[in-house]
Amino acid sequence: MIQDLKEQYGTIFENELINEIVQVGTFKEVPEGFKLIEIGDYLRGMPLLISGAIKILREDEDGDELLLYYLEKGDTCSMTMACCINDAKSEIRAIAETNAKLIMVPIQKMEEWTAKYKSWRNFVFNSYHERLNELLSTLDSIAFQKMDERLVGYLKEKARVTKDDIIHNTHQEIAYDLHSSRVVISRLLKKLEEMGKIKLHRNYLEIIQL
DNA sequence: ACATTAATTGTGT
DNA sequence: ACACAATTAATGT
Repeated sequence: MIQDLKEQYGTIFENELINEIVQVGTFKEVPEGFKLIEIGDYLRGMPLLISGAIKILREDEDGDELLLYYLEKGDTCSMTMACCINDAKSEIRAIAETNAKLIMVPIQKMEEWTAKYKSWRNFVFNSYHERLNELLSTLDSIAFQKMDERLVGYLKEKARVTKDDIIHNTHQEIAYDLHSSRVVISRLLKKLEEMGKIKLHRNYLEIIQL
């Protein structure tokens, strides 16, 4: 755990802080598809991602999902930080996109460290900044891009975070993430296949080049 | 190995 | 968007 931590966070955190994290944090390893946070949950710990990827989803009143963004190694969940400050429920759902390793830190430590460690403050601010940017670009894509462009962007992003050119998803699941319908996705994927950009199979698809 | 069933994907209206 | 056809995977016998 110490090695993992140093590898990912060693350059941004002081050694002292690393040691504290090791003291109070608990190491967790979760499989693909594991639900880390559900909407309405009170958050008790703050995750520091070591490896793997986590997807962050929003859900509307009908239970329809929308993918907001991915967390990757070295990231943390800014929702947690917001929740801890005003003791609110989670507005989002977090699901492991791949097998992932992370360290959970008790929320009580957050305030303490914010006062104590400069590197921690920077980390928190940077995370906020990055998440906000991610969110803005997602918003752009929903507001201004057509569905075919969103789909291509989605595939690229997914291939990037999973480090795999094979997307292990059904058309239906992709449709959920993009808040679209299965038929639309199937038709668009077919077009991409005809253009030689991807290869379609059942339950998965390969990216040739985008 | 074959038949049955369920789930996923393709297509026309 | 809907209905249905076609295809493929999963399961039981």
